Amino acid sequence: MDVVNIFLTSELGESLEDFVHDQRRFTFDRLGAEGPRRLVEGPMWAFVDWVMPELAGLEMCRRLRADARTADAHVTMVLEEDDPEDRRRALRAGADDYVIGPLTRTAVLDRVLALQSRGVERQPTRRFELGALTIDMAALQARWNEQPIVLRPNEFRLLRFLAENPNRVLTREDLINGLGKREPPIDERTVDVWIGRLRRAIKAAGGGNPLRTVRSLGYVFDLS
Amino acid sequence: MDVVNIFLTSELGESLEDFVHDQRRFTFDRLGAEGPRRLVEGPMWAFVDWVMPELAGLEMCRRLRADARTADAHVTMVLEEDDPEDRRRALRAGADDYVIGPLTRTAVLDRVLALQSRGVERQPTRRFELGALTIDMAALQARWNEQPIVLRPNEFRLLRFLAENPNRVLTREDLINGLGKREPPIDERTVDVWIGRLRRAIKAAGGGNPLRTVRSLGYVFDLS
DNA sequence: CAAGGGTGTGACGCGTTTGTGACTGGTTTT
DNA sequence: AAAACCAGTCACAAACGCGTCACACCCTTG
Repeated sequence: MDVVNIFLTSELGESLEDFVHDQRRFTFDRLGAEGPRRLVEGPMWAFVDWVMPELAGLEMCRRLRADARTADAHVTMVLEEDDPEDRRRALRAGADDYVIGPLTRTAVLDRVLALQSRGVERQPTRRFELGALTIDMAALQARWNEQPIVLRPNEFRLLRFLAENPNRVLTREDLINGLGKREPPIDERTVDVWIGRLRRAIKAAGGGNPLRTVRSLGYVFDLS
Repeated sequence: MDVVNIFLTSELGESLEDFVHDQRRFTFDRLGAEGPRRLVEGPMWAFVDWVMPELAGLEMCRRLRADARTADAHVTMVLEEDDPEDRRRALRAGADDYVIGPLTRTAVLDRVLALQSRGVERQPTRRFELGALTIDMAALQARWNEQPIVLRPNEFRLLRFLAENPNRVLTREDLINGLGKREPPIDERTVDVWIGRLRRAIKAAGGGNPLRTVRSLGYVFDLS
């Protein structure tokens, strides 16, 4: 079994060393402006805090990608607040996925172990986590508390777009455009059917209803 | 290409003018207690320091939002320390995002350029705060001290319009027009019912009564 | 080519929203 | 003091918006 090397920009490392029983499978290293302090082999996972002096989170992201030692690392951006623009910026800066913080010990290990057990390769995995909902862009799969949600392609795209803009009312037009539908012009009422199907799928996976209807306007993905 | 107008509360402006090569694309202005010194057109970006000599950053934030000249500006709050509570306060006061300071030239340009590349998505004020009342234009939700106010579409539009013109008597005609009702002509007495319903909704959320009746004239949103 | 699942659409029914007239209680004017 | 005026509230009917269903048309797969 490979050793997984975990880099963190916060103090969580020490706390994790106490927490994890089988330390041989992990190494922890504090991530500073100069990059990792140790040179390591094997899979690497970096958790980068968004909130650092001078927006260093994004900069750190770019450096990790540029640094040959860490170019292959799986980079998770830790956002403290949920801002769609920040999320986009994080991904553009080279992050593979992100979590809406605060980062907890279990959150870290959950993700690392989940990825490990699935035997995922190095390919960049885009993953969002919003409350109980997880969206895995690589596997094209969504989960509610680890419970898979069976979605048809269009429903997945819809969920993804909604989740990318949480707490924001999206009109039916927004959604049609957001899914890249243009020809032929889609009837706005069709969106209602999409939403209905998506809701049913989420409920079938034991999930709640994060999709709130805003009468006469559109729909919101409700975070929290 | 649009010109981006950048307001700063610190001395960074002069330093930036040296730094930026293509100055035609930017204007810089020092932001004082009285607001911007120049009246400008086009996208505006304000960087507000948390700690200011004359008045608190939060207050400045609110003034920018209340001032018609700068209501649409994208406001970035510059925090000296990373305090979650401060961050929340900044957003509540109308800031669109924040940076953990000290503010550097690259930080400023990073963000502004990111905004530009974002394209047309720029939307007017996302959120504003008046006393205990918060109106989130993105989520289309109103709160009284964090307590959500459940509003019907028309009530939300009404509250929004009233809150956009605080301390100003609005006639029933103003309100009808302000909500974009035209066909069929609305009976002015109907406004009374709207107000009544809105008041009840606010009260149901534990709120006070910011809507004052001005006999024989109309209604005012009382900012206190 | 047949079978099967995914997707858009029109139609139906239900619950919610909303404008209005009427009534009431209070205030100003005559 | 009476009359006129004005705003708050209620009940109700009509309009509206949404959820849902069945069906037809894909487009893929065997």
